[in-house]
Amino acid sequence: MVLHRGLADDLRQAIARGALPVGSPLPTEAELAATHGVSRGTVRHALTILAAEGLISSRQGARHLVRGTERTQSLAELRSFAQWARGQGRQPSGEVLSTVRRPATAREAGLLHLEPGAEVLAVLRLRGLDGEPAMLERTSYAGWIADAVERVDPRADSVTDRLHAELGAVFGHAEHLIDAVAAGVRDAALLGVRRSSPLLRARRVSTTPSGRPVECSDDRYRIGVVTFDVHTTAGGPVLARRAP
Amino acid sequence: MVLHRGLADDLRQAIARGALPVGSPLPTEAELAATHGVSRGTVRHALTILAAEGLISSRQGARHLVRGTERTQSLAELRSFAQWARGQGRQPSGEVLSTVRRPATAREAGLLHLEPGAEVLAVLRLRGLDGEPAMLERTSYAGWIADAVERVDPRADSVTDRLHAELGAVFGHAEHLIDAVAAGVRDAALLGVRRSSPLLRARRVSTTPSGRPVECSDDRYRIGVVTFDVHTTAGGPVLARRAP
DNA sequence: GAGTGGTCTAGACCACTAC
DNA sequence: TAGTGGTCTAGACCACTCG
Repeated sequence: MVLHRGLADDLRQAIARGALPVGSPLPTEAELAATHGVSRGTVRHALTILAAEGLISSRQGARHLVRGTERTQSLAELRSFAQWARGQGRQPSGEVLSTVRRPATAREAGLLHLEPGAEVLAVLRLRGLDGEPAMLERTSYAGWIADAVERVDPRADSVTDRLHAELGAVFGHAEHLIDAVAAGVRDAALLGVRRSSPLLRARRVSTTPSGRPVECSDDRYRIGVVTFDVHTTAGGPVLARRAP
Repeated sequence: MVLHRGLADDLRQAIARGALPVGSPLPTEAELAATHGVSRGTVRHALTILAAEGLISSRQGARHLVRGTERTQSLAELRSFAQWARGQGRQPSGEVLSTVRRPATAREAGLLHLEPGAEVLAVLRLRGLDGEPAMLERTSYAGWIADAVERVDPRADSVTDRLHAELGAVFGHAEHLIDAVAAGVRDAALLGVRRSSPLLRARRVSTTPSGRPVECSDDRYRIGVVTFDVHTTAGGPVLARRAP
């Protein structure tokens, strides 16, 4: 077991159960090192992880402080609508409306680093929450993974879970572009909203740990269904405004 | 000068000018340590920063790889509309529509950790980009910083810059909630869009490095003006879906 | 001025990749 | 099997906070 991970887990649990309330100081790094029988470097590694999760903050000379109790979600949870919904105690549903192999568009070829005209597997899914339409997901998988995607039951709650189980850790990195759009005719009909009403859009490109693009997606949420939550600390910039 | 920061800057520049193209491997950690005359620990610290910025990725056993050329923005740039616009080569403008001291609403008191009824300074600003209305910003400053805010010229491009200059590093942490909303009557008139057309909304709470809330804000962007960009790596979860 | 976090070093061993 | 990154240690010094 990795020591710094174990220590981070311990502290996260202590924060979650209120033993370390929000606003209170953590033990000093030296104390944590002594009580857990590890070196100060390992303690600092664990604290860095908690800081990146938005749970603690630090200033030179003063103790680390507990800043929050809720851990931001993992990459896997973020990519999987079904995992997220279940974590919220809600009932996810999914319906595949179409599946087609076709040549990549110019945009897809660029995002997925494909030759122009290479084949992609395009899947359109309507996802629901507690029986209500919630999100429309247009995903294009790179050709090299298309067979694996088609092998898994497309009606499965979470294709991501299945791919993970079949192929191991497929994803290592993702980029999301978040903005708002007006619902088109088709969007409106499928999601049960009026035409040109607001939708929250998240466009995503996922890659393997070695940087090879796997899939790109255009997800459109009904308003009120989700909010994206971003923690930013002075140490770790993670969110950027962009010109479209 | 901090060594790991200097090394990170060097590598960032090498990536930006193409000396280390996207997809290519970096020198080994041992090589970087030798050529820059620092220890391997310092090299790893620098590489951790670049990874958090989405510029490089790594796998055990293989070399670090260059993944992108564009650094995500710093916390300061993210909070300041004017800084962001200038960085894009565009002309920011700003107009304060109203400034009022009033008791905090229940929501504000909760977000800013204030006593019910404590005073806040509420500012409504219309921000423009190249002369066009772009964003409507409703900011509430906690009472303890209200005087400083009122002292700076409210017509200044960037109140954030001025506060930073006057008070030092005011901000240490921020949380953003991003979703979409329909424009209300007032929003629509000020931004020059039709009523109930889509707007991208970012709600923010900023705190000092020690965790004291400074301000909360509700920013509404015309669509097409900005896109939020989030990098997620397996190591560092930073974005979360949330139920509203 | 004592305490505490931020930075840096030097060296070690292990797990994984690539050839 | 050699190379490389991931983890951990022990110790040092500095910058900053706080009473």
